[in-house]
Amino acid sequence: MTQTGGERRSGEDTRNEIRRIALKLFTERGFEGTSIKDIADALGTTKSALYYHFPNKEAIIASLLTDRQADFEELRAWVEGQPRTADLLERTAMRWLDAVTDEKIDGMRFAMANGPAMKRLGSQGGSRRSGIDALLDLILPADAPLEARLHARLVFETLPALISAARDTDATTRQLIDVARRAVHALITAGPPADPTP
Amino acid sequence: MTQTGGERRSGEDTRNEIRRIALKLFTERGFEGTSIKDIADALGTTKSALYYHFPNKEAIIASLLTDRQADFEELRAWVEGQPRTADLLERTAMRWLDAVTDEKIDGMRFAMANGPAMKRLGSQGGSRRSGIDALLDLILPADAPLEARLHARLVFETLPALISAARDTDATTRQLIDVARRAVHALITAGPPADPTP
DNA sequence: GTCTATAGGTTGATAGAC
DNA sequence: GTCTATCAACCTATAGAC
Repeated sequence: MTQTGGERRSGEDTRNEIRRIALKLFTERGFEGTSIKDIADALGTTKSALYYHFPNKEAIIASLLTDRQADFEELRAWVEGQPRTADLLERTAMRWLDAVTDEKIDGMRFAMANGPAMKRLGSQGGSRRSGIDALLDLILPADAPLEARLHARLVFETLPALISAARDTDATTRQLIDVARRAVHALITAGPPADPTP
Repeated sequence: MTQTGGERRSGEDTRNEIRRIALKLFTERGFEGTSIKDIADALGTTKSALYYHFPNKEAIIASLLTDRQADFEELRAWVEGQPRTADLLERTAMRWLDAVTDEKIDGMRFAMANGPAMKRLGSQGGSRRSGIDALLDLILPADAPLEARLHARLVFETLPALISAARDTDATTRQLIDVARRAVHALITAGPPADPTP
């Protein structure tokens, strides 16, 4: 980055403007409910300008999706370097909450509003395991019962669930995180249901 | 119901078949990602047949939405007749979990996959408060801090979050409910973050 | 890099025969 | 109640001028 600094314009900038507006519209109306023309109009330009920066409509949402995958990848790398103590799930979840920013919350909102599109794009990307699964493979023992796995996944669904719960509310990011931290701690302390051992 | 029993056919039946298939497709591909033709093809009929039973595409999803609202309405009526003890939130949440069926889970999946469409239809329906809000108005004191309200909403987001967490898993409804019950109990026992009292 | 113009297909919805 | 035929509107995407 910062390649011969100066005053470069309109190259990478326009691309990011498109991404910014697309993120907003895809979140509000969904991917299928947003046309290329909608994005172009909101940006004050034409459809053809968009097709210069992206080969097609799917490439725009795929570009957005990549950002989110990178966040999980970073967390996974951190977990890999951690000692396997009993509180690893809680430490990981808390680190995840500590790293939350407004942008990441926007990314979660986008993902929540586009379940069908995310699934379609995710499954076409080969057979590698999705973000949370890769994480839990490191945290949970390989023979963990399904209830324990569901419980651990639920921990990482807490913030998305809270974002959904905060809809039409003037809750601040700080408040969301506070409630999430307490909820995550409570969930992990309680633990999964006892193994039925059938 | 059971009006002159007999062998009535194709009247209400076809309408429910349409609704059944639409629920499935809207869940998988989203409302905007599903065309009238898609539904007609899956049903083995034509678009025009659908337009005999529903005036337009929105009426189909609106009909699905009404079912879900009825579930919340029933729960709200129950809460209204309950004594205002301190454990009302937990009793309400547990009753809600007890009433869960596979059909209701399908309904939740549908709602989760169609956030944008649900919001659009919900807001056009006048100014009455949405399902969970009407419930919390009865359970929480009127001057409850935002954190407490978020916490209470989160309790009712537990099962949807768990359904999302169980994606691509062979978890049974029984297992989902078990994990949800324990999580809900843990959340309510911990309570919301302490009031900052600023 | 951005524009106009347009191709080529799909969509929601209607008319009218049976 | 269901069909065929049809429509206008909209969609993604491309071609080519500037």
